[in-house]
Amino acid sequence: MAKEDSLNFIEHIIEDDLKGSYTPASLRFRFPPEPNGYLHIGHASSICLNFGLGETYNAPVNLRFDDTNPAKEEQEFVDAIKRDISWLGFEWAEERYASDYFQQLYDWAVQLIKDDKAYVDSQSSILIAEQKGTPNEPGVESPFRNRPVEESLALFEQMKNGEVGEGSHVLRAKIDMASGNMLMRDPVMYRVLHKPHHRTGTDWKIFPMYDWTHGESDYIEQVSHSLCTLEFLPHRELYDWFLDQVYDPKKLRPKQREFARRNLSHTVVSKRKLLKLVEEGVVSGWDDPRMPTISGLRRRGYTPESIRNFADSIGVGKRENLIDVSHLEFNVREDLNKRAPRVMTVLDPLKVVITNYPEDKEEWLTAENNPEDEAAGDREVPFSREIYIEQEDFREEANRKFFRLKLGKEVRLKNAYIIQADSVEKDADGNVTTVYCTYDEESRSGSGTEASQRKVKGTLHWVSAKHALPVEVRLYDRLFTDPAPDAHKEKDFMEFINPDSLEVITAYAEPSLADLKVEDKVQFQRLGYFTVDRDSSEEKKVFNRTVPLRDSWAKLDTNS
RNA sequence: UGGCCCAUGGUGUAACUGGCAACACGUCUGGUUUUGGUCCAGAAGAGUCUAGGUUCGAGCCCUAGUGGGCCAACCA
Repeated sequence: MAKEDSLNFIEHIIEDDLKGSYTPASLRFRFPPEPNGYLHIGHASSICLNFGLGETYNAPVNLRFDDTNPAKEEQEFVDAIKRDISWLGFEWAEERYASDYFQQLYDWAVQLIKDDKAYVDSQSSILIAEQKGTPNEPGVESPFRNRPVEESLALFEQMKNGEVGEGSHVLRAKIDMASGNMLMRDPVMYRVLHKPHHRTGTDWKIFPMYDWTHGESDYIEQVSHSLCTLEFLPHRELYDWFLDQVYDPKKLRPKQREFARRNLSHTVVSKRKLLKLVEEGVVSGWDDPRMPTISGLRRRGYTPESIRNFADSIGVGKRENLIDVSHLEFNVREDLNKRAPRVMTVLDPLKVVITNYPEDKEEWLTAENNPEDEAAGDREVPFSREIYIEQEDFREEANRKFFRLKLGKEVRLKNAYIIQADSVEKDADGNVTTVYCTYDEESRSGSGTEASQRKVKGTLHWVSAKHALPVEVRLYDRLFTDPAPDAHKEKDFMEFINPDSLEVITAYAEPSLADLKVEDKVQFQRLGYFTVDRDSSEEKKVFNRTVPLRDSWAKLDTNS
């Protein structure tokens, strides 16, 4: 039984079926990717839908590769897809391949020919397309439509044996050339392809089409609910027709149901467009942290939990949608807030000299790793006379809303002392190069003194200059400036590429970051969540910014 | 010159057989805070595309219209 609070429409269908002839034990789902590319955030929604249903109903979910087109499919993609699903944290009941069913599909097809439900058409694809008609006009029947069963049988045999060339013949279902549904106008079931298949090699020279394969595969696996996106809705009639030809009433009859694909704003997901971004060097590869692929999101620092929570929270419906990326970003922040240790890193350094702090002194101060998680413990960070703070955390003068360092005023250095800015040094262009401050020796965090309890408006993160660890930081922003880059009729999606989607800088980090490993996640305090990229080396760590922290000051500052 | 699907705050979803339109994100207040983060408290924001109909009562049912989407690959 599903959770009783607000079911989505798919769950309503299942609940209704459960009141009818379906038993909980008869429920079975599947996720059916074609291994012709990498999985993206849209697939993640479908994965979470199907596997999520499996979890709520305690039903098996198969992973079935829809590998009926050897021209496009590769083992590499099979491996990548399995890796991504596992990373998301799902376990499939059985790993299946449509190609496992080629023999069964062939046998059924032969039966269809014998039953006069299918025939070999020997026309060109162009001719067949022309005869198909249009949505407004009926099609015309092929001259081969009524060729003798024996002839079709013989020809189909030759096709199978590779005795005929590609494109010379196809097997078509004999349905209705005048149907209002274009898909019912004698759809092609098989074509000849002399290409090696990543699993069946050269065993097969004919390959079944999607429609003939999908429903029958669901039937073979006894999938109860075959969920797909809305563009397959017109296929349902054909799905059912093909099922009728082989259906044994003693067995479970799968049903196809459709849901709206969920679209994420400021990105594209079509394989062709993603490929173009890779090929034209807009991004570094399929797992570039700006890509909407699962592998890209992973490298960006997204956690499986955040993606699953996102998918669950946006629900599923039947209307066209465009989900703002802020929903996705909320989910990573929510997850990372609980688990990411806090550290201090200065991205845009400004030197601060504490004039009354002894030249040769250094202290290791205690810092809390995560205020959201006491079990995360403490660490030590070094403090000394010269430190770095962010350029934007200092202004010579500013209004009362600026809770940061300004001349003559005090701020708290996180985990350390209260300092006051006294004077500045500037370069020839008038830019501040150094800020001279004095510190209150009694104000050290955690020292228990009266001064350490003193409330100061404003706390800055900082890094000791002498101990600073230089790291490379990659600041990512959305790849497109438009919410729906591929929804414009006049303009190409490439015109909306955000020129500032990546900024690479060298930053100064506290020394503890040297111990982090690839994919470790941290919060750079007051800045955002970052993860260690695999490009990191012994000499230099590389960090990807997953997402900045919410920043109500940025809004205030730009509005005033 | 068709067939089918869809229409609820800015966004995404809810509202069981008709019964005071709810939740999350986002936005705005205020409080807490050694992160302008988190957390806490609160607010604004839709009367459910339009017009009819059925009904004591319609976001839910019916009809028409409007708007959006899908359908003419030997792709999936």
